[in-house]
Amino acid sequence: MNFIIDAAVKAVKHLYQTDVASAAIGLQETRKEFEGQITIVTFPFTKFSRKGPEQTANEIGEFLKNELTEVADFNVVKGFLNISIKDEYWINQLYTQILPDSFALAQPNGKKVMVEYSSPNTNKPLHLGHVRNNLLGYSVSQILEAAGYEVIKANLVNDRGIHICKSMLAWQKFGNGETPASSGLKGDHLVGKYYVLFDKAYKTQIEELKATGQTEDEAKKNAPFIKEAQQMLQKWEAGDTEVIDLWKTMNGWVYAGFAETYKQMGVNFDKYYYESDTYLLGKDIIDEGLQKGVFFKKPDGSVWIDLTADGLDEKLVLRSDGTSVYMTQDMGTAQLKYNDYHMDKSIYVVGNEQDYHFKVLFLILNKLGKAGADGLFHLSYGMVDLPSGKMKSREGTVVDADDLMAEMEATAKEQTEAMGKVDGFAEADKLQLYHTIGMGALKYFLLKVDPKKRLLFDPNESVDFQGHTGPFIQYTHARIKSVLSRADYQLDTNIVVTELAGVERDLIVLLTQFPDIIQSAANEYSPALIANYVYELAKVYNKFYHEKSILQAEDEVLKQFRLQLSAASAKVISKGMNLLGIDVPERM
RNA sequence: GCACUUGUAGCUCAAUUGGAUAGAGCACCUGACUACGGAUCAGGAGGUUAGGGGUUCGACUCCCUUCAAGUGCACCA
Repeated sequence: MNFIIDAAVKAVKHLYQTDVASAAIGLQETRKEFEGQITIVTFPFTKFSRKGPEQTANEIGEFLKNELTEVADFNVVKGFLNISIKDEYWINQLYTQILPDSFALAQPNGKKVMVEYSSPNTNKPLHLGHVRNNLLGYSVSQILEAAGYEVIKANLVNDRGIHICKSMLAWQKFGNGETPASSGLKGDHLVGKYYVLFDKAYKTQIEELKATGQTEDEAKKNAPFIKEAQQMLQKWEAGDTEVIDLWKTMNGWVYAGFAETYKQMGVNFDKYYYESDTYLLGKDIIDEGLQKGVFFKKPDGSVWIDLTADGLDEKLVLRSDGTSVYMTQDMGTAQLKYNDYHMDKSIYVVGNEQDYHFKVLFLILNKLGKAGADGLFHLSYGMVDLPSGKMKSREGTVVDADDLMAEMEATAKEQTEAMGKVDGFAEADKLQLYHTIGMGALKYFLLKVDPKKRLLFDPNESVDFQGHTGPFIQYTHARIKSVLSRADYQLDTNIVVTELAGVERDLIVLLTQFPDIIQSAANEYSPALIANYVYELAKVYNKFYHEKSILQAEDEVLKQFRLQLSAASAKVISKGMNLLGIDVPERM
């Protein structure tokens, strides 16, 4: 729609002798209740025209109608200038822009972006919160790629620390040599089981100590299990072979389990970082910061940064004993990532409880003048809540990722069979379909919500398959495919109709917006924009489908036109859903 | 206590970033032709945008304030 903007700029210049920036032209979609497709808000120009908004709008409208052959007519309602573009223009858009394979395929912009997401701990299986993280990270990666970026999907695995030692210790004490092979338990679940066992035993010990007169705090520190876990961590850091071997073995089980979960979820990574490799990094940056005067040292030897001028606090960046804290590591890891890829942007998909941490981290890297510091972004998302409140692993109220996905497939199977839609499907195709639909419902449910908002999930009330849902959109796609195959559809960009019905025009207008939607979704890192767009598209298509007969169109030319329009819709629906990491079936 | 985030129909979410009469889905009610797939479509009902003040042609959106919820404020990660 740039040609409208350019012409509007020209209109203001010509009529009122004023230069306005093209960004100042507020183009918007014309609301349904009015005539036209494009609307210009003319209030801002009244100060140049020194006339009322209606008259200003009329003058600009008149100018545009004379200036642009594409403009068929215009009308003015209050200060709103509604422009009708000729059907010829929209039809031409369908054939020359939307139908070709190049549609919505951004030119590479020469920029690199890293998206770090998932970043699990290796002491327990993934839960619903991780699912949101993974889906967001993957989808944002797809969107950025579609917007022209070269994307590196990174996973920073938290594979060391006291929590890992807890699982290891409990396994040593209670495991009796249990392995995934011996018990048939998925590796991450097996390790998670011992993490829970540790916690139980630890709590028992705390109670025992309290019975002997110790305070809660004392008991927590003195319980034998926590001491043993801490000793184990020290041994790990010292490179003790027995501990390292156990650590490797148990992490191996977890990785096998994660691989399965990731596969089900349909996400993947280009690069893995392991905290066991990176946890000592960052100390050289401390020296650098001290030299540059960004950091300062306290008498006890600890190193800090003073961010009070930025409205934040003083923040510790190195302990008095010279060891790293979380911040130290993250500075080092940021540097490592940059050295590896020299990316222009670096996105961290991490929950909003770490907002403050990333605010500080990015500020520090900026103050140090680090390359790439401008491109840092924390994609902060809200927690997933259950009706009972927050998920708590110790209280057993977590929704397990594997269980959840299995349930979604089961529900998809139930619904599909109840409708009797898979008679004649091969068994393998059925399974594939249940997976596609179940995951489609789940992914869409989680992605349609603005990332930064917290999300309510009720496990008892199964995710809907009707209305504003993934399956609704998948269904629309399958339905289009069904019509196309009945008609033996072939791509043909030479069919000419001259006039559009209302729904047909609405549909094309919507289709032309797809590239812009991708760009805004990329700029805002928001899959929700794509999700809501694709839904709108599916809805308008269904309206079209009901109002207009395709196979029984009035004549052959019209039939072919509607087939092309249907094919274009199916393509955009499919591409849009793929940006969310959702597959669309040919039949369902 | 301080900081950040959120608050929109009974429920779950939108609102083109300051624009028109705040829109969808679920649930509820009514309807859809021996027609291309009824996981669909058309219609009804449902709102003091948490409350109050301000900024201006115009506010769900920006500012102030009160209230409610969440998160963070470790020499943990």
